Amino acid sequence: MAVSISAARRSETQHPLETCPVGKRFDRPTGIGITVTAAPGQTIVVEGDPIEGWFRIAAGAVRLSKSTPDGRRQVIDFLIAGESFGIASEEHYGYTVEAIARTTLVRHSRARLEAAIEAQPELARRLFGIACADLQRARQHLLLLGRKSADEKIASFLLSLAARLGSSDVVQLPMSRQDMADYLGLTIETVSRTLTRLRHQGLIALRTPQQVVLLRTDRLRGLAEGA
Amino acid sequence: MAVSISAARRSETQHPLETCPVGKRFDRPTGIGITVTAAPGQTIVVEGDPIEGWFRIAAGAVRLSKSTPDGRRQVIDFLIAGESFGIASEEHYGYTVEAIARTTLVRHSRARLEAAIEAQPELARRLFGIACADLQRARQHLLLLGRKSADEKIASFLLSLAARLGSSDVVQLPMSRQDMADYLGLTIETVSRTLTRLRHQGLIALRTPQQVVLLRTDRLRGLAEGA
DNA sequence: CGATCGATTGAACGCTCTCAATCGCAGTGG
DNA sequence: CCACTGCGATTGAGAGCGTTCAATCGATCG
Repeated sequence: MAVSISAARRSETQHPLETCPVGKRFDRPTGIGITVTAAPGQTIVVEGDPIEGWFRIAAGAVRLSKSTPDGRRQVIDFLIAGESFGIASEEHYGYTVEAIARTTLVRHSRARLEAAIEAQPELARRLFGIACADLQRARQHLLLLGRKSADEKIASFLLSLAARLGSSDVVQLPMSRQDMADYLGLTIETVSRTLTRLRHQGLIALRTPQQVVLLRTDRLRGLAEGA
Repeated sequence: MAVSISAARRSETQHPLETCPVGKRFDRPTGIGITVTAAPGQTIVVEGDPIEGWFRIAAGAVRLSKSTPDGRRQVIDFLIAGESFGIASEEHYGYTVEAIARTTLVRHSRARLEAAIEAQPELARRLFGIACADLQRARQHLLLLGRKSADEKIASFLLSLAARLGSSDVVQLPMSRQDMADYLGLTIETVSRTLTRLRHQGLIALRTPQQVVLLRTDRLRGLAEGA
């Protein structure tokens, strides 16, 4: 893998979270939480920050990422409405979280979460289940990053996104090409070229750069699974 | 990334676990467990098997891996004495586990583990902590696979292995070059060439192919962190 | 001493990256 | 209404890192 050093490319990150409208109270699913909104590109937590709580995404989407000191970035995961981050037994976040669309989050402080677990012990099992699901996703991602070609990565990505967004054959990409590249361990150019190639092969269509139509899910699945 | 199809290369996998000596009882840390031994190369669980319990490694080492249908393999993690696998809320293992050395494991059935959690609720927190640590390791691994060069991968690997095995500057590699390659998303040849390059640069020494001496941990760390 | 197996080394190829130009669209101002 | 600008995405050409295929080395074992 050739190394790309391009720390300057991400000027999109904006004001810290403190400056955004905050405060509406919310009462799902573990009692009281605080609603927070973030504009596209806005940073929500930074890798290394002390863990302040558990965030659940009410609307919108975010990306989790890790970076090397020289600015190379790996996107760990994209989270959409209903998903969450920040459950951990560690003291610090191991990743940065940024909004990729206008996003509403509900924050539950750690103390409040602990209390809620005392009150309803079955909640602990749910949180454990979320951690296990995250782990399984991360490990699936390891296989993709370590052993799949660009075509296979893109096919896998489109199919899993379609499944998560509701298994329609039309996928609305909420993230930029740069985000896709950093998620798949590719460059933006390779992502673009690969999409064009799949389009020329008749596997997908692109209505707009963000809207992908899956035309041949069978052949895409063959690519994705490493036939 | 070029795709390597080489399903025939791993003839090392041996007899299923059932054929090995079993049965000694063991009483740490969650009550009663069953001690099992496995020879090098022996399969302990297979991706897709129903989860039968939680395994803790008493001695030896294992590898966790996932494979594509055409035989490409990604090693998810190596586990050594004191570490464990099989805690999950899913129904099936998402990975294959094989011994890489003569290994002794303690198996705790799921039912027994559930019972132990009832008896000592603090155990649930420990298991949650293990899952979180596994998740953090997997995510660190994502950054390595997606964004690091071969040199950086090898340097990261050697340093993290040294830290886990007791932070000596002499690292005894318990796994083959093929295992290292499949863990780092490389080929066996690139692993070998990179080790020789680091040796010629004076960063490491190789007493035997399995015994690595870290000569310049400062420069290795520079490589590993992506300076 | 020959066989075997893992590891190393060599040569050439190719997938992805790098660097750079162009496209297309949306917003802005003349 | 149309140039101008800015930005994300696409396309092109060439280079490089890691792979592929193949030969050799070295240690262990019979």
